[in-house]
Amino acid sequence: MKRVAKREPKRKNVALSVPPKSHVSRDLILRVAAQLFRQQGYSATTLRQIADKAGMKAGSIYYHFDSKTAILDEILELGLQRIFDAVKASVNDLGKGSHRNKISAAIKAHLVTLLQESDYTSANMRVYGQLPERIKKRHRPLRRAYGKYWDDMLVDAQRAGEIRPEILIVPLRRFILGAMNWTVEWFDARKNSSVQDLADRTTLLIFNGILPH
Amino acid sequence: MKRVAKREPKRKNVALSVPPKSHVSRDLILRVAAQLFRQQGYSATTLRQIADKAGMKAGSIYYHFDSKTAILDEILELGLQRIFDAVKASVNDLGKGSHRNKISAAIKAHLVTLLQESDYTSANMRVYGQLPERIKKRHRPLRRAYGKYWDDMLVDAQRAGEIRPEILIVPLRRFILGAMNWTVEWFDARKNSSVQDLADRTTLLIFNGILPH
Amino acid sequence: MKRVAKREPKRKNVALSVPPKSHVSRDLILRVAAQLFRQQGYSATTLRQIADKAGMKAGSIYYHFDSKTAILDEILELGLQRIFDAVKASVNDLGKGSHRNKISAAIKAHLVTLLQESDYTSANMRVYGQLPERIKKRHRPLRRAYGKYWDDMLVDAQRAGEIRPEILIVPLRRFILGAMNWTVEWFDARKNSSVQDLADRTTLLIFNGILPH
Amino acid sequence: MKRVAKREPKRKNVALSVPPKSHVSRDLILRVAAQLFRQQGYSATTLRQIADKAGMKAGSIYYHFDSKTAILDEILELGLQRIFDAVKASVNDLGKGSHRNKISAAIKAHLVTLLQESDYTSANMRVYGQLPERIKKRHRPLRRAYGKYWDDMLVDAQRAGEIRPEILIVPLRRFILGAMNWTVEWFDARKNSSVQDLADRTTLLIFNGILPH
DNA sequence: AATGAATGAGAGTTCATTCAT
DNA sequence: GATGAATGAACTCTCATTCAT
Repeated sequence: MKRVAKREPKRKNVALSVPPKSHVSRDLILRVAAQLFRQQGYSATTLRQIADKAGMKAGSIYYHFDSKTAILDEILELGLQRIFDAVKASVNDLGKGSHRNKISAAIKAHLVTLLQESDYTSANMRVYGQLPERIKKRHRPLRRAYGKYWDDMLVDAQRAGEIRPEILIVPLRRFILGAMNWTVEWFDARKNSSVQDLADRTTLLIFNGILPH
Repeated sequence: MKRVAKREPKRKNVALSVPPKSHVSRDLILRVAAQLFRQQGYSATTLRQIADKAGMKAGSIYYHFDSKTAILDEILELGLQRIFDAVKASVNDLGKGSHRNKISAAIKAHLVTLLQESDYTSANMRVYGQLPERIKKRHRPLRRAYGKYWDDMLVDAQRAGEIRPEILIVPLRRFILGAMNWTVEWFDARKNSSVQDLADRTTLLIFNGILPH
Repeated sequence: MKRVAKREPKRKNVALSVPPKSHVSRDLILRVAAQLFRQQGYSATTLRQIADKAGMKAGSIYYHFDSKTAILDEILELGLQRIFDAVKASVNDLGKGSHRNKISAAIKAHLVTLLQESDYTSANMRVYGQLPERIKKRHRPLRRAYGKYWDDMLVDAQRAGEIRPEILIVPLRRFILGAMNWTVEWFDARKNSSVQDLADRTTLLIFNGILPH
Repeated sequence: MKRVAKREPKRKNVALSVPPKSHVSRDLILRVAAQLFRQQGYSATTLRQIADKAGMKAGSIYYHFDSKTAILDEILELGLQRIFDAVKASVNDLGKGSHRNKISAAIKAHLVTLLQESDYTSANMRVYGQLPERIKKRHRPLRRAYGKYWDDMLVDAQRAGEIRPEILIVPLRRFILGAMNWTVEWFDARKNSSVQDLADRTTLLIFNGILPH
């Protein structure tokens, strides 16, 4: 409360660019917390579990964060920002691709980030829906923005005739994101085939459906 | 532990078929618990919240159930059984329909049960993945059976040429169920258009994808 | 509180002398409660355990007793009264025996009642010391009376020269009763040799000690 | 469960030998718990009572112990170990005494430790018999060892002709220990005369009995 | 930067007790 | 006489949080 978590501790070793110890611990806490949140949910995860995994004592966490919620907030933010950035980046990298290619790139970026890049992202997707309104509220703007990004992309594609005209955009976006996000429930990086492969199959299903033409 | 929850107490009022009081309370507890589990998750839900919603005191719940976990177990079982039954029933009702019609019926039954019929079902889908292994284990057989039911249906359709041959069945089943289950995250019966409408749109997307032919 | 436990329910079947049902249940409750109190102590024993053993439901006990404490009170009273009666009876039966014979008879009666006749008695001995003052108080008069009975008997014996004069009576009484009461801690009627045998050995030790003469 | 109670935390103040804070609290908890267990029994004693007496809150106890049972276990162990050590020590101190002197020393050490030295010991003696089998089991080996120690000592004395030959050792040991242990039920250090005095009288009774020679 | 020790609120659970039937 | 269903208080235990060191 009174103590403000320092995000930018005074650096001593600028020259050598050694990251300050505090920064390292902070990141570690976030990482293990994200992992636990994803596996067990937010409220089933205790600060002691987080501390254990991070090799410290529960009390020490409070040097880096003001509360359990503060950790959650940062994870939610980071997770969504990361997936958003990845999607935008991979779409932009295409340059002037077809709408179809853009959507395809977005799908792949979303899935890869979700399943392979970042526990933050998967924690976000899995935990968000069960959070109390109070917490959700803070993250809604970014969520909306991400939704809008997809909507815009899909609208453009539909206008260009690359999506059938009778399809409504918002339900479509929910369908696509839902099909992807649900993979968190079962995908296991150690057991399943590659994320790339999964992304390819998913893209195909979304584009062409299951029926033969 | 020792006390066995009685599901079929000796009825005195057979003629009038008045459900015994205990059965009513038991059902009420299950129903409100399912609702809360769905909204907040299992471990964020307290027995006192359940009791409040059911109009009784926390201790009274223990007359009907042995533990919080026992409530969860019954909800998980009921939820999956219900969706399974509904899907089977609506597929069987078709009689000798095309594979396409069967899949379509299954999708609708799954979605309707999930979103409209039963909190048990939506609680199940939403909560299951974050549960400790120990609890999951008990419900895995039924989950597997339900997956197999879909797989069989999809395999038959593919053999009959109604699903493109290059599509792998297991990932396909996960795609379909995932797209449906995720609706629990955002669908609000009060705000959104009808479940039927959602089911129709979903079926179309699964069958035909988004691309124009 | 308001309802008074009926100890003398209106008898319908005086002629046939069939004990009224209520009396039977009441006795049963007392008996199983005494057994449990002896084994586990008073506060570790629950009314549900008592009810289970008596083949009824916890609530039903309240038809016969006002509270758990009321059961305890009656057991304590019965237990001590029984041992007291038995001891007095067996001493009186001797008629004009020697002091030595009286003491010997008292020892045997105490031990036999304690270990073989009555769970009430053993429950009493085992439980009394750990009870709150409030409960103990009610039973102190009878306890004192029993103690005095022994003291009188021992004083008489000492006056008659059958107990060495340098021995103080009160510590002696405590020594004798303690040595006997402690047997409750280990004596198991199913495994050990007869109570009679134990009584004989105990008497010998008390009279002659361990040293050879 | 996972947390192991540290009995030997790294000391900083070796020189001054200031006991670490945690050790002090731990000991305090054990001490007041033993006192309460002895007075009221194990299951009538609540953690809040223990905490109150120790000047802390109930939850804080869990920093030092894993459960109420863990406290009990340690008390039982400590209590028996202490009496065992005291008896062995005082017998060994005699050097080459007569058997009679050894037994006399053992009796005194047992009684003094029981009534004057240690609440752990008296709690042990008073509480053990009413404990559930599960808990008793853990402490049976030490109990057996203590019993054997007495048996050996008594057998030696009998072989040397210092105990009458017709006396059976095991019942004798039970008689002696029982007569001593029962003192816990009534002895009050504030009201009664000295423990030493009690020990002397008890020894005399055990050795010579009550009859004049 | 981190820990040891504690706290207070609240968790799931138990239990003596009540009372309408 | 006995039960089914419930209550309220208290229980053991957990957990986010605090703070002196």
